[in-house]
Amino acid sequence: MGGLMRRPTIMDIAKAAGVSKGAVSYALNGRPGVSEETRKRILGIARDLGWAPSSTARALSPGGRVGAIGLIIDRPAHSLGVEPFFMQLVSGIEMELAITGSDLLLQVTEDHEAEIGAYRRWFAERRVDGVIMVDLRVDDPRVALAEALPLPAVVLGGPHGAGPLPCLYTDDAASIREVVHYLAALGHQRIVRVAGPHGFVHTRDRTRAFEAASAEVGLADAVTVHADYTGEAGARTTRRLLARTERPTALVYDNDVMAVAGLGVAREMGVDVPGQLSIVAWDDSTLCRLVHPPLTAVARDVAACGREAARMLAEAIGGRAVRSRETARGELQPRGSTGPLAG
Amino acid sequence: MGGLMRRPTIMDIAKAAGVSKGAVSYALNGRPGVSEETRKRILGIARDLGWAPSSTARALSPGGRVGAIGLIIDRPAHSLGVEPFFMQLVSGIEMELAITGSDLLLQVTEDHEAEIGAYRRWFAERRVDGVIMVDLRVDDPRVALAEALPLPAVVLGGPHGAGPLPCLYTDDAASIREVVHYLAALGHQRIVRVAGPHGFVHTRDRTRAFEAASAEVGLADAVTVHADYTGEAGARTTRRLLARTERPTALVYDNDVMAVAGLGVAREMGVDVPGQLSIVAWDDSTLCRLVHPPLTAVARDVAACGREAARMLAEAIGGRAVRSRETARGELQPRGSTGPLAG
DNA sequence: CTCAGTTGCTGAACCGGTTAAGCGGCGATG
DNA sequence: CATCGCCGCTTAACCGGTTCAGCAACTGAG
Repeated sequence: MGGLMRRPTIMDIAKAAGVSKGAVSYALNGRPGVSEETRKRILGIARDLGWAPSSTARALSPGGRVGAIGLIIDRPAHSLGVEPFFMQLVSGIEMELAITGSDLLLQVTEDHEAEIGAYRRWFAERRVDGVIMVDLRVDDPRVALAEALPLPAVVLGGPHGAGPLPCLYTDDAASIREVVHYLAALGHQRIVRVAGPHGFVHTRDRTRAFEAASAEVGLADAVTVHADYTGEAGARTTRRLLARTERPTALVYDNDVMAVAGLGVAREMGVDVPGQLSIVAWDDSTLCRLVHPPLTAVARDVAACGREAARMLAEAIGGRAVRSRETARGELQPRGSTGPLAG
Repeated sequence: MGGLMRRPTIMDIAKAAGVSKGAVSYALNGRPGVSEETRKRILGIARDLGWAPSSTARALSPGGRVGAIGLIIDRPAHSLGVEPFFMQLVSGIEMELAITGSDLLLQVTEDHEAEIGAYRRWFAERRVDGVIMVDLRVDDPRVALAEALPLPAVVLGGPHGAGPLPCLYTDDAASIREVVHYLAALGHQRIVRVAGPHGFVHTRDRTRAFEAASAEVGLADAVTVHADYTGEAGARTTRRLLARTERPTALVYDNDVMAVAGLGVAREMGVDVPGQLSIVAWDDSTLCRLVHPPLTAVARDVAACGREAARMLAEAIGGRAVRSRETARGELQPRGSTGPLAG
């Protein structure tokens, strides 16, 4: 007990139990090949010794898993700080991983190329068993990459553009429709959507749905302007929109950070929310409830999405064919930032 | 080229080069034992084959490193979503890891016991070479644990309570002092600090510094109330404070999330900021600039802290003795949320 | 009583690297 | 000319697991 003990190995257990290495392995993995009595004895010794399998040794065997999955977030570092989405996602993923004792490798990259390179490295170095991909882009090269390596992958997004990869998608169109109908019912005629960058599949999908829904309720033109999810861009864009002579009476933002920034700008410019301007955020978070007035938002359970994606990935890693699934759709949470025009 | 290629190993390289496994290993690791000519040839073949070392195999060798470090965040999942601090920290850590090609294992736990268990598992399973510990507590059991396992660790915080572990600490006392003097100079007499939970070392350190600084400028009692870093708690606490008959004229929050929530409450209760109430946030983030008025904050470069901590950990893993270091201290960023009382 | 099948274990190969030890050939040295 | 030492490489062991083939002992059927 005095000095530093070497980490116990199955060989130590084997010696203590007076059996061979192989027998210990069978016993510990619940496989046939040892008597029930011997198994119990071996398990007892393993517990006493505080043994845990070396993940590296286990992974080395043919067909061995490393017991880790990867997630890469490719957003400018400064924008990322505030976005609650990813942390919620990570929490959800880890709930699932905790069950199997797997781990999450997280990487934050500055550009798309670095992200691709990171997947390549992870595969080549055998760092992960699979990955969850977020922020699917139009003609996303990651889809082909995952197939080519091959690296088990689940896409959070789609289903358009996910190709053969299993994906977990959300029917954003339905939510957009709900938002537009809601705002129209409040009497809004000039609704502008402040979206994320062009490249993302979900941006494009939402834009199309926004146009369709606007047509349904008889709005002349459904204008979508693009920003980059950062508070700065959200503020700048909002400032420009509110400076127009015919300024919009409702703004729909593609994330919570831009919506909060927009609210700040409205306040700064003396535009009353919701009296003169209604604001809707996408992806609810405590951030939306922190500000005053609290923001009406399209809420979905991001952690649950992460959990489900992790579950699907585990299946894919297990070699089973995984079917794409739809998540519960985002639901409109009306709060203080939306209402009819005052006066 | 047709079918699925097996991942190339050094054995494949050895065959192609007509040398032994060992020679290839020497060549790839830049060690003596092969001629410069042979080395070049081997490196060329390795590149052509797209070879990368299997991290699991490499880690298995005696003295081998797994090439990964761990970070555990022990905060309630819902609070965590919004807190920009951790994401900035992660970005910083990864800047450093990118240099050596190491990876980050991130875990989010619900309680302190789970965190301890995760370190144990990581060590036993040989998942990480070392860890960065945040949110140091008074009499933190993690300090003894890291020594006992032994698991290389760097503490972000301290230096009190970090014991023998190297730590990267910030002189919060100086910043607190700056804040108190600044507010006193603006004429504030009733300053209340909305702090994090009792258990944290930095909470205690700041409380002491707050009391000392208040005495310096002749404030009767320096009141600190405790919350849990969440927006909800920040809002609740602020509501209670502003409802007092002799309500505070300045509030200093221990994180940005509570400060933003506090601003929302002030607005909701019709208390003008900064006319009737000044607000100071700790740990600046874009969140503070998003709201209106933008929050005066104590800013420090969190990403740089993460980077430095990762650097220190790399040294510790390398077996060198690491000296604790001090970071640049937080600097007060005066913005719109602070000023003299109006009227 | 024989023979096949099962049970419970052992021994050894294997995964993909690292590294100590050994060894032939060469140039420099005495 | 013999010897020493170094260079450049090979061989083999090792890390800590998994897994297959083999084998002795026992069981049950014919």
